This record gives sequence, C-alpha cells and structure tokens, in this order.
Amino acid sequence: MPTIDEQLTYLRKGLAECIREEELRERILKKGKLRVKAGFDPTAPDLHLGHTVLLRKMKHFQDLGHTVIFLIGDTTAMIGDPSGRNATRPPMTRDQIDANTETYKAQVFKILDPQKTEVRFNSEWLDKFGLHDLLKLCSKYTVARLLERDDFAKRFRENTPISMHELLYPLAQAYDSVALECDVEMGGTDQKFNLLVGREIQKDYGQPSQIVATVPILEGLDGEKKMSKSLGNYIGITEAPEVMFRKVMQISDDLMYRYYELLTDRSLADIAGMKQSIATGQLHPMEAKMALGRLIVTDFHSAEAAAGAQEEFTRVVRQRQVPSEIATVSLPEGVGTAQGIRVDKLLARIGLADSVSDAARKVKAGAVKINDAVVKDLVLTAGAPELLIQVGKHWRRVTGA
RNA sequence: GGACAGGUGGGUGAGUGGUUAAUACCAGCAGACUGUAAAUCUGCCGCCCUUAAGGGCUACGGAGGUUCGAAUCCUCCCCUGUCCA
Repeated sequence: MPTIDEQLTYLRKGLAECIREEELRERILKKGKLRVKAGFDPTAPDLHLGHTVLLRKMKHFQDLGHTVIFLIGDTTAMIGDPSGRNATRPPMTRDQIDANTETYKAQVFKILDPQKTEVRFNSEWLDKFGLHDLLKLCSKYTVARLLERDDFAKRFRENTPISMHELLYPLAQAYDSVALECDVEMGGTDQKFNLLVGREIQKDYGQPSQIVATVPILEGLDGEKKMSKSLGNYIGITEAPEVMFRKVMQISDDLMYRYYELLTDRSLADIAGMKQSIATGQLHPMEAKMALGRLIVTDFHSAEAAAGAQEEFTRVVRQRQVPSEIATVSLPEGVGTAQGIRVDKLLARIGLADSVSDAARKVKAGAVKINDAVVKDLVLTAGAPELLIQVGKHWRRVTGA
C-alpha cells in the first residue's frame, strides 16, 4: 500500500481543484475506504473523451481501493442543470432510462472497475421526497447564496429568466450526497458550485462535509468550446479506431498537449520534454500527435487497432489514397433519367449531401468526384457498373448503376 | 392588476412598407496551401422542380387584418424583461 502522501499525489494529478486536500488526507486515514460520487445525466448516454477526464480520475480512486458511485440523475434530469439552455425537460420513461443505463454501463466500464462501482439513481430517494422534505431542504440554504452561482448571477444581472425550479437543482444534487453519504464528490469545474452546496447541506443533515474534487473541462476538437456532442466537436468513446485517430489528428498542436495531460497517463514532465523537443525541431509535431492518437485508440480499442488506424490515416489522408473501407450502397430509386443519373439527387439520397440543393451546390463547387474525376455536370451519362464517389472527406461506393 | 421595452435564419445581431431568401460577424461545408495542425486566400452556406436559362414553395414568436406589395403598419394572443402596485 502506498503511503498517504503517495496516494494524495496520485489523486491530485490532473485535478483542477481539491477542496480540501487536508480533509481528504484525514478522511482516508480515518475511514480508509471512501465513497466517491459523480453524477451523470441519463439523457446523454453517449460518452466522449470529455467525460473520460472525470472517469479516469474516478478510476484512480478505485485504484486506491475506494468505492465509486456512478449516480444517474434520472429525477434531476427533469430539471436539467441550469447551465443548459432548456431549463425544463420532459420526464423520461423508465424504459428509456433503463436502456440508457445499460448503454452507460457498457461504456463506463471501459474505464471503471465494475467490482468497485455502485450504479445508483437519484429517483431512489427523490421520488419519495415530499413537500415537507423539500421545505426542510430549502430552509437550509438562502437565495443570496444560490445567486452566487456564476450562471445564475449572470442571468440575474442580464435580466434573463431564471425559473424557480432551476434554483432547486443544486439543492437536489446536494441532497444526493446526503442520501448516499458521500465522502467525495467529483465533477467538472463547471460543477464546483453544486458540489460545494453538497458540503454545506451535508453538515445541516449531520454528516461530515464531502470533499470536492473537480477536473478540468476538456476543450473540443475546435480547441475553443467544451467538448460536447451537440457542438459536434467530440470524439466518442465508441467510435471506430480510424475515426478516433483522424479526429485526434485534426486538433491543433496546442490542444495536443492538453489532451496528453488530461487523456493519457504521460507525466507532466514527459509532456514538457516533448514540447521542448518539438520546439527545437527534434520531434515533428505530427509524430507527437500520431503517438497521441495511438494512445487514445489503444485505450478504447487495442494496440493493433491503433496501428491500423494510423496506417489508414497515412494512406488516406497523407497519401490521398482511397480508404480501405467504404460504405457500399445500392443505387437508390428515382435518380435515373433518360439521359443518365442525376448526381445531385444521388448524393442527397446516399447521405453525402444534406439536400438535393446542397448536393447541387457541392457539384457546382467542384467538390464531387466520381471514379476519381471531378463531376462538372449534374447528369452522369457514363455507365459504369460501380461508382466510387468522393465528396470532400466522405466516400461511398454505389452499385447497380 | 397598470405602464413600458423586446421576441429575426445553428449562434450573436442589422433591417421599420417594395430593388430582402433577408446586412455583418461567428460557426458550418467545399477548394487552394499544408503536417487533413494553426494561419491565410477563394467559393458556397432555406427547400423543391429543371441538363441549363429559369421557376415554385417556405421563412423574421402565433393567429388574423390593412395594402398591388409586410420582418417592417393595425388588432388579438403567447413568451421574456424593467418599473409601479
């Protein structure tokens, strides 16, 4: 067993903040096995690398023998965390939640140890929560304190609406910690306020205050906004090796170091050294980025898959050769005319364009290649048994022409 | 309950009767360049019909109305905010 200092060093690495570390030390020494919670929204079961920053850290707690509680906020999801735009969401059916939970498990256990993980739902206690309970909970906190939260403060200042139930979100989340008797709650830095409310509320319910550990929010592929599915700047952990690898290669050099730090086990010293080598020209940034791609693909697939993904990237992207795997579709109905095949309609039908109009625009822009020749005419007259179509970086093979 | 202000395309945000499918910026897509990095440059950026020229439809919170013509004017409704009670 590592010493307490070694344990703390292990846990601290990659944390944005730990409130408070002394308490964490004491708690570990006193209690040994801690209960570490993090909450997840049941509406978004598709995990991406942004989520894995937190999951990796949770795994570190498990590595030291602690219990991780993977909390699915099925009831709080009806409120929606106020940082989101749509404040109220329709309730989900039990079936939907269960299905999403299974999806979650399949993904989460790529990182977490199932033996040391409790999967829980906050409907377990929040569904029984009556007005009396709610009033008691509300009496423990003040409006002024709630309005300290960044986004509430901003919206209040800018006179944008804040609905009553949104104010309840941090309290409900805090109560989860009471119900689960958490020792530690983890979340992204954007969760800091909610996590701190948990500390206060636990005290009011006669429990020791949880330690709050936040992880940085991972920037998306654009390097600006946080990684999210709705922004489309994500790498999903169930994506194909080739896709993951290509997406990694898309990120900027600056972002690469950040990804190394938050998504791999490379030490900070290592990363600094790599940065230095690149600055002096000893290491090509592309090599470093490909190494990152291999690490990430290996985590979610395998080393072989990673090597294959890199080969594919080299062949398709760098050498501009035809991808080894191209989706094959048969020629859809209604795209043929007496003169030939209507390329715009074809592209729209097989998903290479958003609409027929969009497809026509792409053809006009010279972005469409069929059998390696740029398409200039909307009507394709040449009768080939098979069409190899390329629109930018998207490919399709069409049979039955 | 009263007075006032506002609701425009994925986002921000112009536009106060026609020449506006709607300025600009961001995002997005495609092309050039390249390490499919960044930066830069170019084109595109509602839907449908038409090989093309061109045509049709839908759109500025919702519903009506005025007008040859409305995002722009009027009425009612919905939503948001401010002030008063």
